[in-house]
Amino acid sequence: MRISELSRRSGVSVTTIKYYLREGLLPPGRQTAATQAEYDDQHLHRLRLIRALTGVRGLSVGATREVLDALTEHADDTHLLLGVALGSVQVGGKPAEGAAESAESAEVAALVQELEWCVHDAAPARAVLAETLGSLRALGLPLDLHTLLPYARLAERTAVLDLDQLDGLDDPLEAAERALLLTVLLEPALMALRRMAQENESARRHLP
Amino acid sequence: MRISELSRRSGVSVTTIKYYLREGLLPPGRQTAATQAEYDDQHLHRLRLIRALTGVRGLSVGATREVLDALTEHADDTHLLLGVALGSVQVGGKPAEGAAESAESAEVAALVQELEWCVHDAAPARAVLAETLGSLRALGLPLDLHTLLPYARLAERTAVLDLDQLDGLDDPLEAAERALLLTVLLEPALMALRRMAQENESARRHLP
DNA sequence: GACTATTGGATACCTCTACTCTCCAATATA
DNA sequence: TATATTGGAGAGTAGAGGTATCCAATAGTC
Repeated sequence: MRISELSRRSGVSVTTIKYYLREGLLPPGRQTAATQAEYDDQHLHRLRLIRALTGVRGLSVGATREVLDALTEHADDTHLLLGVALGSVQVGGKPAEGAAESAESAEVAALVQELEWCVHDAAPARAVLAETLGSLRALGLPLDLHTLLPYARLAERTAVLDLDQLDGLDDPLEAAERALLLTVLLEPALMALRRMAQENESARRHLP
Repeated sequence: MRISELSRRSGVSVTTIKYYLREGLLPPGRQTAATQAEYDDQHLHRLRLIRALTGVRGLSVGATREVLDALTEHADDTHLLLGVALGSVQVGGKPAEGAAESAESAEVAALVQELEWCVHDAAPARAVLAETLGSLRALGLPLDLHTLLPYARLAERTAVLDLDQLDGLDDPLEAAERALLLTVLLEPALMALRRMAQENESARRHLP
C-alpha cells in the first residue's frame, strides 16, 4: 500500500506519517521508484504501536523511538529488552537529574534486600522510587519500609501475572513486543483499576 | 519571608515562583506594602506540592491547578475530592476525546459488575481503561475479563492499603491532601515497584 | 501519449507549554 | 543618601509535536 492508504487505515494524517518517518519512528517503505514507496501491514502495525505509546501512555516521540529501537535490536533477549527499553520509559514525568540522594536510595536498597528481589543496581525504577519517596517525605508523608512492603508484595504478584502472559510464545519478536505492551501500555489500565478500586473502597467506608 | 527566601528554601527560581503566582497555582502573599509581600510556610509547602505534581508525576500546570483548586474547595469531603481531582489527572497521556467506543466500555462495565464494585458511571478511569483495552486489542493483545480479573483483585487490595493510611486523621484538609498524595504521587512509586518486581520475576524464570 | 492527481522528500512554519528575561517604580537596608 | 531587592507585568525563548507548502517524479485515466 502507499502512504495515503496507510493514512486512511491508521487514522493518522499523511503529514504526521511523514513526520514519523523523518524522526525514525517508522522504518521507510520499500522504494519502487524515485518518488514512490510501498508500505505493508508491518508499517500499519508499527503505526498503531506508535499511537498507543504516544497517545494512551503519553510517551514523548524520543522515548517512543528508543523503545522501538530496543524492540528491534534486542528482540531475541526479552530480559535484556525490558531492561533497555524500560530505561527509556520514565514512570512519572521528567527523568531525575544527577545521582539520587543517598537517604532514599539506601531506603530503596533496604527494601529490595528485605524482599530478596534480584534487581540491577542501575535500574531506573530504583531512582524513580527514591525520588518519589523523597518528595513524599518533604511533603510530610514519610513512607517507611513497613508501609511500603505490602505494596511491594502486591507488585510481586502483579509481575507474576504479567510474566504468565508471556509463556507459550515461540516467536521471540512477538514475545518481546508483548512484554513491552504488557509493561508499558498496561500501566494506565492498572492505575485506572486502582482508582476505581479506591472509589469503591472509599464508598464502602464513608457512605452509608 | 519574602520571595527570595521562598526561592532559596524551595529551590525554585524567583521568576518561576512569580509565574506560578500569575497562573494561580500559588496563592498571593500577604501584602505589606505596594511592592512588598510576605509568604509563610504554607506557601513553601504548596510550592513543594506543585513541584512534586509537575516534576515527579509529570502533571501539566493546568492539571496541577485543577487538582489544587479541588483540594482547597472540597477539603471537607474526601470522597468527593478524589472524584473531582482525579478527573483532572489523566492516568496516561492525553484525555481521550469524545464518547468511548461501546465495545470496550461494555467490557469495562461487565468487569465492574463482576467485581461488584461501586464506581460512578462517569468515572474517567472507566474511559481510560476502555481506551487502553481498545489499543491493546488493535495491537493483537486482547485482554478478556478472565485475564483482567486477577489484576483487578490486586488493585482492590492496593486500594485497601491506600485507604488504611487515611484513617485516624482528624483534620479534613490534611486527610484530603494525604489522599491526593497517596493517589497521585504514589502512582510512579507503584509502577516502579512493578517494574522491579518484573525484573526479579523475569530473572527467576529466565536466568539460571 | 497527454493530462490530472498523488507521491516521496525537504523545508519552513505554526501552536502550545513552561518557563525566563527585562523593565519599572516602590521599598528595604546599609 | 545610596544601593539592592521586591512585586508586578509583558515580552521573549526553547523545545515538542506536528502542519503546510513546494517540488519534481510518477501513476492512473482517457
